[in-house]
Amino acid sequence: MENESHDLTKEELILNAASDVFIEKGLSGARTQEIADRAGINKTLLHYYFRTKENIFARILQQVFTSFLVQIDSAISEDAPFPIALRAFIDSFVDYIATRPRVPLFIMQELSQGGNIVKEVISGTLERIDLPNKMVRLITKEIEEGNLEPVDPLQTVVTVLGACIYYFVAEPIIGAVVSKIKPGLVLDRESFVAQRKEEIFKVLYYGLKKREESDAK
Amino acid sequence: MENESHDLTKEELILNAASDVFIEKGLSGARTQEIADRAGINKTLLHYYFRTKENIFARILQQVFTSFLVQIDSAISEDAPFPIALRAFIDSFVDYIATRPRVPLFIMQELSQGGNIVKEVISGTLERIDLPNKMVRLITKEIEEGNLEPVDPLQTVVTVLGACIYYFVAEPIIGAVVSKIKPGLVLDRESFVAQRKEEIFKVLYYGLKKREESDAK
DNA sequence: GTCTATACATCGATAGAC
DNA sequence: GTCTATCGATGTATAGAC
Repeated sequence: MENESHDLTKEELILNAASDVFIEKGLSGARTQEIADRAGINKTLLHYYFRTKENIFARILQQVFTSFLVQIDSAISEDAPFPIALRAFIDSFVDYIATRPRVPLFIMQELSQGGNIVKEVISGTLERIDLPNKMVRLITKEIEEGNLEPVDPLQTVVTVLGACIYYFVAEPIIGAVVSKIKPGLVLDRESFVAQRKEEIFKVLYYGLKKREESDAK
Repeated sequence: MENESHDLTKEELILNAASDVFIEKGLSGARTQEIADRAGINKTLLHYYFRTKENIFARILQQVFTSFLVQIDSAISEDAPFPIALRAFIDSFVDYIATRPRVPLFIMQELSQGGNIVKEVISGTLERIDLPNKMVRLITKEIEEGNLEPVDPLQTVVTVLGACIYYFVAEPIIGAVVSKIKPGLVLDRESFVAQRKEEIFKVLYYGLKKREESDAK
């Protein structure tokens, strides 16, 4: 051990603090001084270990993006029957985001601005993770077996992910709107999230599953 | 007229340029110099007309957020039959976002960081616009008439908006992922968006509409 | 109203002692 | 490795001439 087990190395302290600050404020909004303060270290150490702010940012983005993709990937089981697999995915993915509600926004924000650092990190990460095929494969199989309407798998993936993610991204607006509709009512986050999983599953399941001839509009 | 009709006032030039820059880079990422350059004016004028960067930002956020809410509101017709109303809303809203793909991300980003400027603008805007009731009312009515499953209207609003918005927010990721799945294939944005409207409508319509007893899982 | 020049603050990064 | 002090760059804002 190069370090006492109950303690974190200074490097880890910095990375943890940096992760929080970058996710909250983005690359341009983050201040190295704030990272140092939250890590409880002197600002000089930050440059001693990582040389530049951009280096730290790249590490954080890389780590956050990877964990995000891995989570999506590992939440998909290709063996279970479709309703079970869909429900498992929604539950697992929503729970993940619920504990890190700013992560999707952070990733998308930095990606949409797309500096050079970001582009390198993204393409490097996608190089190592084979995310999308798994989900597309699952949907394609279900269509072939006649369980789903003949939808475009890519469109469906977008719909599923969007339904899970959007609430958390828009939470500040939704909270403001709700307290406007019913003044005094504060949204109980936990029960709303539980209800959210139900709603997403039902809408998607019945919206996607194969309809009989007589059923179609 | 205090100005030639074919020309914009300097104030308008500044606001237009500021809108572009803020939407692209956010409050902390935007530079007054870049705003001045894009407006084709001297940076001093920017302070002459608006005094501070924050003042301009507040104006822009206010204007963008208002236009966003108004668009959602005016895309809802409470008279038409539900499928027609739903389809009209999706078409209109998706088209709106397609021409301003960064707007949702911009609004959510600034909102989630929530400085004092932002909070004032948001609550002031919601004070003047009665957005949410209309959509909730429409859904509630349809449920009472037995056309929809007994869903929570607020959850449904979140699902509809999320399905429309998410693609554009995540476009950089989706683009990267697609070119990873099928190297060389570049997404044709226009046809993907057209297809997207179809997909959203079908999934939501069949996912929400009242099911017979024998139909339920 | 519009310009040039510059003040003033902040931030990332480094020098150098220990 | 860790600190204090400080540099140099950048960014917002203003002074003052025209």
